[in-house]
Amino acid sequence: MICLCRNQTSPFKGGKTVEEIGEFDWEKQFTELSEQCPILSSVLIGALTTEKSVHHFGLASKPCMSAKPVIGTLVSILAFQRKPKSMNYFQELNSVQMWLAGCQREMFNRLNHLGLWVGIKGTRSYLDRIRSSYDTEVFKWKTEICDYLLGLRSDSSVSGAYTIPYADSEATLSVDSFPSSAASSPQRPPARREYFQPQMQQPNEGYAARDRVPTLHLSDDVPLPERIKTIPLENYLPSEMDEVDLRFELTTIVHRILCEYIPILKPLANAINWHIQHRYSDVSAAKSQLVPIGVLDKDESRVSDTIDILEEYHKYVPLKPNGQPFKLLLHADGLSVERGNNAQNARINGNTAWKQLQGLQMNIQEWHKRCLLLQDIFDEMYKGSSGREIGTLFQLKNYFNHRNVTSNVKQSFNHDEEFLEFATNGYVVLAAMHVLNMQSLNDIPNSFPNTEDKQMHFLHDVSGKILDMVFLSTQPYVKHILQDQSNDPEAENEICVCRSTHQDPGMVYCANKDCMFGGWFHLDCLGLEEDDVPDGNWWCSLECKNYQHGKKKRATVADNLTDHKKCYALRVMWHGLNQKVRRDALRENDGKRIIMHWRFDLLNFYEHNHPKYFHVCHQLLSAISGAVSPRLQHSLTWNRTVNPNGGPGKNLEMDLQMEFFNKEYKESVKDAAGQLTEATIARHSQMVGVGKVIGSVYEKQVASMQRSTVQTTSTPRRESDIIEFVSMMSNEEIFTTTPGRHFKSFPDVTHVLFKRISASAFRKRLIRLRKELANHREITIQMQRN
DNA sequence: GCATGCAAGAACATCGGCGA
DNA sequence: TCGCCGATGTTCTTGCATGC
Repeated sequence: MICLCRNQTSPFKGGKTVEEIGEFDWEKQFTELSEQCPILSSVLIGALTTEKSVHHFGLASKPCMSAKPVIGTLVSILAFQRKPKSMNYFQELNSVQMWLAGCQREMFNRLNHLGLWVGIKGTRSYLDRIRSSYDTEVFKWKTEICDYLLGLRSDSSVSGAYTIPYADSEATLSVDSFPSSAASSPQRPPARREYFQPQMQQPNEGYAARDRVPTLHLSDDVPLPERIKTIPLENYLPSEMDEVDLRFELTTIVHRILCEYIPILKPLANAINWHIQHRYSDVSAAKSQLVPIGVLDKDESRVSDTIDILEEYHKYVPLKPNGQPFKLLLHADGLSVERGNNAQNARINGNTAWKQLQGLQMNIQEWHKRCLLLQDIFDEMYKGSSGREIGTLFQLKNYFNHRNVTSNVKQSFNHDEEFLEFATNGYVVLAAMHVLNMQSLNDIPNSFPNTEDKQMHFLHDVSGKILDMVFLSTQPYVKHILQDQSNDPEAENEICVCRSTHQDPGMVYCANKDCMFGGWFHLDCLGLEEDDVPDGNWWCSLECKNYQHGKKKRATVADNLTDHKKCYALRVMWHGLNQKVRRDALRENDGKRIIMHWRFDLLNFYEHNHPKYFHVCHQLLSAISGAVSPRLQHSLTWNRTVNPNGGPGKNLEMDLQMEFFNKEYKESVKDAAGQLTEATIARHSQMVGVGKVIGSVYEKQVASMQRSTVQTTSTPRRESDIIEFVSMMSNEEIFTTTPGRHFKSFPDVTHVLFKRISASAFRKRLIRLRKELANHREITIQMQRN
């Protein structure tokens, strides 16, 4: 035993790094024991096995279980008792598991006395030692790319770069400058800890994700500003072909709904398309490598702090052989992209690309966008006053008891999305019953064919008819925008109280579209901060506000002939189906479709006054159309999601994955009971990634556990609710046109695409933003030349 | 045998949750 | 809103293991 404890390279010795933990093996421990302490080894084997079991199963304490882990554990405890400071490998591993599980201090001390764990202090210092390697993996990727660029590696393993999504972790914990301890007592600094005070500031969290779609083979040449100026306007708008594709996607979604809920069509479920294939379907099903890179104590609303964040992330940017940065994508939400751009603008005077913070290309993420679009839908279709009107979203919410659905989508995104999906499914089924003249779900339509081929045709036919009812084409608007050749007299471009034509990212829009100042205002001119601008409508003056309110529309002849209830149902279906196709494209990581949806959404952002999203969407579409290098274009299209667990159709938006990491971190940091110091925050955030590695090693190699491969699904079954929905709505005959009827809460809802898009203003804005982008590129290049 | 470093224990400041 | 309770992190002290 003494020899065992003296051995410097003993597998029982503690203080191992994460890599060494990965090599944990009971076999080594057992061999060491057999060599150093043969008698003890024989005694333990004799105690734990029977002659019969050894004969039949080798060294087994039970038929399917080796005795080696048990022997290893016993010897670890013995060695720990003899030399607690060095022979504590097993105890340290146990302690980390218990720390990750949130055990209390007292528990650490008790089990430390029993020789099972190290104490809380030992655990903490061990954690601090291993967490120092939290981003080693990212640096490994960086080195691989540098080597590849230098031509030192040519193997296919280095095919893609990596991406850094980040987000502010919204509210709960916060950071501020530390209280100054020196000021309070010059003699002896009081034993004052550096706690973070609750402020409105938000720390930022990020992770690195290895790209799955290869991009390194593509050119990394940055296009010239002239190239940006000549990007055709068509590239920003949905084309006729896009509309055909969208209709195909919507048809596929309708097929799925009908086969799920209409009994006679259920046998066709195997024949329809559940995964729309694309050129990278195989790669997209692969599991992503994700490395959380901790929390930064920065306040994003300050430009200087945003610069610090970008500088911090620049340490992960690989170096090209010519000394230039190898640009990586930095994914963030709309506001953060703007702030990132502002930070880069603030550094535009730098004489190298590094000083200009050009190593990171800001990019807008998907989940926040879906939140925004869903919020618009809820703003339009979900009103508390409609609780008694059968068929409205609020009534359906109450009737089917979707308690967690709220009008604030950010707070209850999953519930809201699931609820809209439910309402959409219900209306699609109703529409199908209307088309097929079915009285109940179990009816068999008159013309239902016998063979599967013909049944598929039948399904296509029904879906086509449903889509004819609901589909809205953007082409009239697009053509109008593209054909608008009116010359732009300078006066028409004047905006804001300063009457200039200059636009900058910090602007606010007056909700009165007839505003005499042109609608747009510089925040600087108004003396406002970004935070002062409300989420909903904003008016520049009382006159504008009253103008908006006072303008009551009189009922027209057209209103009296419109069936507003049917329009409401069609609108819910249209919005719901569109949300579904967007999610489906993301789940499949179908970059082409995702970008196509952005083109449709640019019009939505304009319609709903989201200037920031309009700007970043424009930036994304410009990049895809040639404002960035071909490598980044490809990466922006195809590396927009991550697949945390692997499997087809299981991709997640990068920012949604960020929310999961964020949640994990918040739950972990809760164990600190509010005692948040810099070290504590770093420990908890960095252990999110490292802890997972150690956890899986512990599970597999230490505890010899086999994880169940059966995966549970969290999607609730809504079949009975749909049946209920259909029977409730059957008396309403919602899809039979009845002129003049309407919901009181939605008196004038019509199923048209856009009400407020002014073709010339839209066009002008596109051209202006494109010009600004080109100018910005030109200045960047000039500064580097100087 | 001694110097050094580390871990455990004790004491204290502080925080969040809960109930009055 | 306030006080209590139970929890944590930090600092200081003590004692032990380790290495020379």
